[in-house]
Order: sequence, then structure tokens, then C-alpha cells
Amino acid sequence: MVSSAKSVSATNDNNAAAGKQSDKCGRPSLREHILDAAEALVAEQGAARLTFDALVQQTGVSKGGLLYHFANKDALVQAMLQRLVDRKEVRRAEFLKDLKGSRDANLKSILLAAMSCEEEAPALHSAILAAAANNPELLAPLREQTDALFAELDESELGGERARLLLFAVHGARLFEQLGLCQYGCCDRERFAEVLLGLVDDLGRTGK
Amino acid sequence: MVSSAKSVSATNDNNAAAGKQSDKCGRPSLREHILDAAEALVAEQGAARLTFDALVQQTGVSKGGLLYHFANKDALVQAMLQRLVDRKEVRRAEFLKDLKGSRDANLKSILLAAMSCEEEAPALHSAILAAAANNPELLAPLREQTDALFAELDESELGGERARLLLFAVHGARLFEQLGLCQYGCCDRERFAEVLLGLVDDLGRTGK
DNA sequence: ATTACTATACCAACTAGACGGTTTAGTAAT
DNA sequence: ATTACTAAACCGTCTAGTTGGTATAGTAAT
Repeated sequence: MVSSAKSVSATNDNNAAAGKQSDKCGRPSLREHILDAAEALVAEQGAARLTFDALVQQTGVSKGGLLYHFANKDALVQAMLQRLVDRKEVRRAEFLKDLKGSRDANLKSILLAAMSCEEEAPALHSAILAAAANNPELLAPLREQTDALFAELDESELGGERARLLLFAVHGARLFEQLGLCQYGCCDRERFAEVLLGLVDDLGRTGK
Repeated sequence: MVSSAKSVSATNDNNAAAGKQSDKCGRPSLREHILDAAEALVAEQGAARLTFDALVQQTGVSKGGLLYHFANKDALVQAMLQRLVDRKEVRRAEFLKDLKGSRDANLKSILLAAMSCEEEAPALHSAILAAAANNPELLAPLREQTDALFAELDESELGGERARLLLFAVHGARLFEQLGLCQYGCCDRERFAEVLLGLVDDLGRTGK
């Protein structure tokens, strides 16, 4: 007769690291479903509207259910950010494969991966970042990824400074788009990618 | 006995357009003081903590006093954004004067003005934008300024696309800094400006 | 095979506090 | 009388997080 409710709330969030897609009973993972919905919500309505209540609407899951999977909002945002970081790494590897043999393929793959991840949901990136800005610790995984990327950019033919500047441009373009100040890059993404890679080639040629 | 509170809340915000610095009695404008404090608050603590209560603390002005000058929070944010836009315009003119005779002075002045405004309070820019993102209409003045700037960038020797890319880079660099992902431009601002202007010169020379 | 128990995976209702904003009442200078 | 405030109580809404509970599935002793 003794309630076991106490023990429940203490034992979650441990599975955040593991890349599980479904629970042990074979049910499709509600956790993933929640994260998808949270991404959609944030992409459509902005970070400010990422609330548990809104997620209840979006997912059909009760607030208790949400909090079962994510002990608090920080945990949710952290998980969203981790997915973003992981996704970018995957993309980057794909582009790198395609670019084998191309000049400065490393730099190009990094630029294209950044563009591609942001293309899916321009608002998502900054929105999560904005949410995470309340609690800077949440940005740790992103910071690690960024450090690693920057270290690689130092190896670019263009030199680290110019290479990083191009990466900044990618993110700046998304920022402008997200704020409705202009279309992405003030042209379509394909064109922007052309301009970007064109710059890499031109700058590589003329030497640093 | 009829309350006059209603009429009060209806008559403010009209002076937002005028650049008044002090009221007709010669007192230093409380309005400006509030805006300064709001900027500081947002720069130090982030947009999420820009609340009337926090502003009461920061300014020493009563809540009634705040609401006397800004009928609601939107009006406050709007005024903050307008100051930002105006300030950038002033800076830009200053840089343009200094750059007279330099190659692609127009582009350079725009880049430097953007850098300079963000230098004062890196967090401020995005923070206001984040606040304004809830109500996209508030971004209208910024959008106008951006459109005008982009039109000018089209006249650059580098071509509009590359010129805009450089402007994106400036804002991207600030974004990264603000999120604590790296220092501004991963070096100091002076160096970043050198790299930026160096690119303008190099790209101008090789022709587009 | 049944009973007893545990862990997992949820849910509905509630609470406490923050926040935007209103209102009332009053002060002080012009 | 009007303008420019101060001070403080108050209200409705929104939000994160809590509580207590249920349903399901698996485990293990008998």
C-alpha cells in the first residue's frame, strides 16, 4: 500500500546518453516523439513558446508524461541541443565524403553541414540557443563541438581566421532569416552555398 | 473624483520618434534613463530578465513611472530597438567620414558600424531581437534599415552577394561570442576588423 | 497457474510564484 | 489645473514543477 511515486521521479534522465529509439517493451519511444514535437514547436513559434503546456497540446502527452521523460525544462532543452549537435556531426561526415578530392574539403564540409542543419528549421537553432542562454551550462556540448570545428578550420588553406569568418557568415545569414530581415543570404540557399564555396576557391587560389 | 489614469496611459509613446533628451522642464529625461537601464539589464542578464519589476530595481523609478513613459512592454522594447537603429546610423556616418577615399568605403563603413554597435554590449543586440521576436512587428524599423543597407551593398565592388556575406559574418561572430562559444571572431575585435577589411581589399583587387 | 510484488510509463489536478498590467491615492513643481 | 511622477496594493494569466495516483508489463516465489 505504500506509494512508490517517490522513487519514480528520481530514476529518469539516465537514458539521455544512450541513443535509444524505443523502450524495452517495444513501444515507439515517446521520448523521441516529444523531442520532435518540441523542435517543431520551437521552429514554428519561437523559443518563448516552448512550454510544457504547449507541448501537451502538440504531443497529446500529459504534462506528467513529459516530465517523466525530462525531469525539467533544462533537461528537455539539453536533449534538443544534443540532437542538434549530433545531427550536425553526421551531416558533416556525409558532405566530407561527397567532397573527397575537392579543394579544402574540410572547410567546405563544415560550412555545408552548418547550412544544411539550419535549413531544416531556421528558427530552431537560435531558438534553442536562446532558451539555453538562460543556463549557459547547457551550451557545453555545443561549445565542445565548436572548439573542435575551429581547430579544424585552422588547417584550412585560407587560414583559420578567414575560414572562421565564413562559418560566422553562415550563422549570420540564418540569424537574419530567422528575424525576418531577409531571405536566407538574400537569395536562395543554393545560391548562397555557391557564393560561399566560390569564395573558398577564390581565396584559396590567390593565396592567403 | 473621476480617475484620470486612463488618459495618462493613452498619451505617451508619441514622443518616441522625436529625439528628445530632456523634458520641457529641463530635467534630464527619465525616459532616456530608463532606456539606458533597460539596455544594461538586458546586456548583463539577458532578455528574459527584462521585466518591469527588475527595471524598478535597476532604475529606482517606480512601476507607475515606468508605465507612464512606456505604456507597455512592447513600447519599451520598440524604443530600445529604435535607439539601436539610430545609433548604428550615426556610427555609420562617422566611419564613412573617416574612410573617405578608401576603397569600397561604403561597404567598410557598414561593416565597421555593425561591429562597433555590437561591441558596446554584445548581448544587447540579440537580446532585444529575441524579445522582439515575440512580436515581429516590432522589428519593422530594423527591417527598413537592413533593406536600405542591403541596397547599398549591391553597389559594392565585391558585388552584393559577397558584400552581404561579410555583413552576415559580423553578426555571426557576435552571435558566437554572445553564446560563449568563442571570443568575438575568435580573436580580438581589432584583429577581426583587420581580417574583414583585408578581405574587402583582397576581393576587390582580384575582381569579381 | 496463481499470487505478490516491482519498475516502468504514464495522467489529471493542483500549487506557488512570476509577470504584465491596472488602479488608487497622493505629492510636488509649474 | 496640469504635468510628472511615487508608492503600493491588487488582478488575471501563464508557467514550472509537485503530488498522488493508475495501467501495464515483467519477475519470482509458491
